[in-house]
Amino acid sequence: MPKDTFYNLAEEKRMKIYGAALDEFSNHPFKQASVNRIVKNAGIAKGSFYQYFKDKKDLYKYLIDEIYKKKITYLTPTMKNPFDMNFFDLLRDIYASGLKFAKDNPQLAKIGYHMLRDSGQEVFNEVIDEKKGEGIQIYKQILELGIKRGDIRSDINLDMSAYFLFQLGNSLSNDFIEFFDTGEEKQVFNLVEGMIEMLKSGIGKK
Amino acid sequence: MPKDTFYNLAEEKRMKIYGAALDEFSNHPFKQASVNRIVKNAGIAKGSFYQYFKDKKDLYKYLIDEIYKKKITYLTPTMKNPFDMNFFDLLRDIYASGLKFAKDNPQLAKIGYHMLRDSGQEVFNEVIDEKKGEGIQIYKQILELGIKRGDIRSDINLDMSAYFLFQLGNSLSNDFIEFFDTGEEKQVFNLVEGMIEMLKSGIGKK
Amino acid sequence: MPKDTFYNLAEEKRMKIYGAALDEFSNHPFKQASVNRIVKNAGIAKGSFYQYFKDKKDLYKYLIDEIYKKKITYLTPTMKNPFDMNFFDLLRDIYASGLKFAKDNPQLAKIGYHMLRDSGQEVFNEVIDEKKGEGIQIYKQILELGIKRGDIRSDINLDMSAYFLFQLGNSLSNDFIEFFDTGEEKQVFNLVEGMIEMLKSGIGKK
Amino acid sequence: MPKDTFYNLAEEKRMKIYGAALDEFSNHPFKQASVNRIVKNAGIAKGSFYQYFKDKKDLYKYLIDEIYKKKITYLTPTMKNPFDMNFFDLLRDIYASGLKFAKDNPQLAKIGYHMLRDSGQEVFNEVIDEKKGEGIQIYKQILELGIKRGDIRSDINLDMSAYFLFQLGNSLSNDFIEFFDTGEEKQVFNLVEGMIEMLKSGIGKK
DNA sequence: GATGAATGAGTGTTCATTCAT
DNA sequence: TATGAATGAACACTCATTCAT
Repeated sequence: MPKDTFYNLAEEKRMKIYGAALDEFSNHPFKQASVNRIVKNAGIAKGSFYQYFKDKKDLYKYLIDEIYKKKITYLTPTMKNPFDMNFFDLLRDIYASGLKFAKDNPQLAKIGYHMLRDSGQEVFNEVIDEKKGEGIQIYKQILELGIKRGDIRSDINLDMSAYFLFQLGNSLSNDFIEFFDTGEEKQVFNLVEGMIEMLKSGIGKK
Repeated sequence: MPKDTFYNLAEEKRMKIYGAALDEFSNHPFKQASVNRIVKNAGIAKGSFYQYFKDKKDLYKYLIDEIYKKKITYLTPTMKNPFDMNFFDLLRDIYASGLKFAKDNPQLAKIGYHMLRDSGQEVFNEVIDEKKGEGIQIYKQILELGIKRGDIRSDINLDMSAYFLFQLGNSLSNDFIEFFDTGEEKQVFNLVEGMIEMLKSGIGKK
Repeated sequence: MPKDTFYNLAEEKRMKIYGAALDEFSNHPFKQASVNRIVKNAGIAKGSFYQYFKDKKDLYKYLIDEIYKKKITYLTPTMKNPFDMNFFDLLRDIYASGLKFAKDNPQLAKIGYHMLRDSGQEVFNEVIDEKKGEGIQIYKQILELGIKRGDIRSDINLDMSAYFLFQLGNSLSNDFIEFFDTGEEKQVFNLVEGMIEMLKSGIGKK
Repeated sequence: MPKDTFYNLAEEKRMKIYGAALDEFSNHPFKQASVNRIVKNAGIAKGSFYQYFKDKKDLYKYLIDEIYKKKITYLTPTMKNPFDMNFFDLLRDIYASGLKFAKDNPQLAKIGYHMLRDSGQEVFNEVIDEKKGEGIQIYKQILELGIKRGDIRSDINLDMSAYFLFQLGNSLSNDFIEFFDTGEEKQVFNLVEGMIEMLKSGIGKK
């Protein structure tokens, strides 16, 4: 929730700030991220920063939201008609989307990575836990859908399964991203494939 | 590697410092952990801290080592005769051990959690990456063992699989720890059970 | 190389800081000089200091540069046409200029004094040794000029002679400064006179 | 003036402490010299240090005294019958002795070097200025002797000349020591020779 | 006589935020 | 609206010295 002053900024300037912020928060967890560095790299005055954003957290929330929105665009195609698809196909698509997102937007992905790790730390749950909760919620919904469709067993622990799928997805996007650089990208997608197969036999209805 | 002065301290005082350190590092990643807070909570003078430890990192390494040693004690029973056991049984035991460790030593587990997330960050790889590497290595070894025993398919990507099992184990210990508090402990162990089953059908030899 | 923020300061404030810095560095070698004392004496906040200067060394370099620049102004009149003058007259002028500089700017001179002594000490050669080297170089050049002009013998060890003249000049400015306070100023200039005469018979061409 | 406890120490231990102290004070001016490092390198307990010496300054005074005593041994042969020698021969011997001392005892010489530079600094005049004064006094005495003998003009400023000779001698020992390492040792002695000749024509009686 | 644990003021530096212009 | 100077608390770490054992 930046102030209007931020949105009224010239496109170019706004993007410069945005870029500097991405740079900073993708390389540092929230607490370590430095407003000083951001304003320096953005080429704006210190005071200006606080005219655009209430404080560091305000900017951070904004970025998280942007990540969220962008990530959604990767998901929507497959999520459009979730009821048409087999649960496991849907899940595969979601994971693949996450991987693709991380590959296309490594900085945003890194921020997400830091975000999840910052979660649970004293100061800072508000923003994070909300997003984290939403993420888990999505998995819960498609799990319920899957049960209704008869794709998966109905005796699973919904909360824990949702949490598990959420963590698994994040781990895929965040932890395996380094395998992309080593050219083993295809293998990561194979891993997803394997995972889905495993899940199918694990929670899938026989 | 604290200095002798630390080990020579009266049991009570040493434990007070140890406790304050656990408190700090279990609630903050390394960079954010504050020596100031530690000494305040431990009730010792600032200068004293530096008579016990070379620096912040020294204390940290010490804690990591303690974690490592303690965690090993949870593992050793099952690792004693790794060749006698089916790979999946072994893996189940390892994961269960990790969970038990996390349950018994939530603070240590949390430090381990932060540690893994600090990995890859600029300043601080030395200690961490070594431990992380060792962890992954262990999984690689038991995977190789499993292949030799004929428990698992021989066409898997060893590195990535080891990495995956490592991450999975950590995720179980760290991320699912919160389910312990809500009394759903048994379900977490069930989750492990389910995971093993899934893996069996995923990478197990038919 | 202070930051712009420093130069933008109100004259009065800037001079207060400048004065406090002079005070500190003229009474302490670099390592012992205390930023704390400077800010206290300048009446500014600790944080402000670091808005004006990158760090302690930055301020120091600035002072050294100021000294250098100011000292040059004392020298230039005589150095304008160095080829027109007899070597010994030139040298006398240089030494006299140095003395006059030290008399007019005792604090700056003291800083220079400390600087030369800090030279060769572990941490800090960059700035100092550069200036020191330049100083020696100048003497070397005028020595060469003197030889060309036929004022001095050509069989002298250039490097050592330059070094000697450099040290001699510094000693005059720094060590004899205390005689100024006791009103024996004229005698110091006499000393220079005597020195020149001695040198003439020492390295002058018969 | 170390305490008796120091002198009662076993030769070997005492020398170990002495050596560590030399090491420290030859590499750092007084303020920067670290008692911590000394006790560590000497292999003694922190508390022991303060049982041997009242404080850091106490040890320092002791070292200065030792330097002084040792330096005297280099001088005495030539100073035995000062009245038998021409002033300039005496001076040459004194300077040569100083150089030899510096060459044989580079650490001690370095401490002397630091000492002279520390002189004039707030905290610390007591010890230093005393020794410095004594040094100058010696030159004054031989100057007076030289006048009586008729070797030098009687109209010179005694104080300033003594000071000058003192500084010159120190400069030779301290500043030109680096030329020793580069094998230009002989040239330094030549420099002394040249200096004496110059002085002769400067203050010598025609 | 020897020890080494304890101390607290000191070091330089970074920080997010405020506010007058 | 934009600026950037001002701030003081926080940071990790070092120090010479004391003192109980």
